[in-house]
Amino acid sequence: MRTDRWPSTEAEAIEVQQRLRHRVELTGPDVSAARTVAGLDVDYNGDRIVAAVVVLDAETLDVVETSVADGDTAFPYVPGLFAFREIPTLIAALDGLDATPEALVCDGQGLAHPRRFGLACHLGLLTGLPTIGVAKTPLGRYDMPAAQRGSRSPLVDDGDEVGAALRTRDGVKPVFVSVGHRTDLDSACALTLRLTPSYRLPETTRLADQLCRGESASLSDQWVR
DNA sequence: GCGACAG
DNA sequence: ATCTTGTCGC
Repeated sequence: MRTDRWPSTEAEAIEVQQRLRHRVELTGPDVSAARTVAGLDVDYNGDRIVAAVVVLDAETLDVVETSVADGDTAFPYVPGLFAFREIPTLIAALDGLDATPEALVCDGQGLAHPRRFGLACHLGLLTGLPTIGVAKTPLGRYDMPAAQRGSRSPLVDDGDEVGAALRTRDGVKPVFVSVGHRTDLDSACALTLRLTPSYRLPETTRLADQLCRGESASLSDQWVR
């Protein structure tokens, strides 16, 4: 998949978001019933990044396939334009898969974004796949949900409900779930709960994080000598 | 002017 | 994201 003609200025990047945001689809196949789900994450190494994709069997949570790719940091870090840093390398990692997963779980926001077009939305549009965003910190306001796993409360930004604060573990800080593309918030939360039998973050995200960290460390030679 | 700001 | 030890708890 091509990600050429990448924006080089903030103004261009914002234009891209404004142009694409209206193509996000808020309905689709029930993502919580997907048979295979992929998690994506990246590790930063100066001006280089390593991206990892881990595909799991959604029923057993066994690893089906993995892929890694490394590349340049494609854009400076600007809040709201975060996706432009990571997407080219994430796409390269996705291109390395043998089989296309039925849904993607992104490490960041989807609709919970100032222009309603976070990383998960962007990656959804570029791949055409159903995507959700599961972020560790919120973008928007929320009331703390009840302490029990499964409890949720609306994540609100500028008067819009853009996602949910969702407890994935009793008494542990919630995660922040939002729709990326071709799904709805209830399905996104249901999928997130399926992927969190043991930890706060989805297994997909945890395993992708481990994979790109390990790959990144071996590339930078830190453990030799 | 000051604080906030996904990763 | 990263700089950073030990400690408490399941």
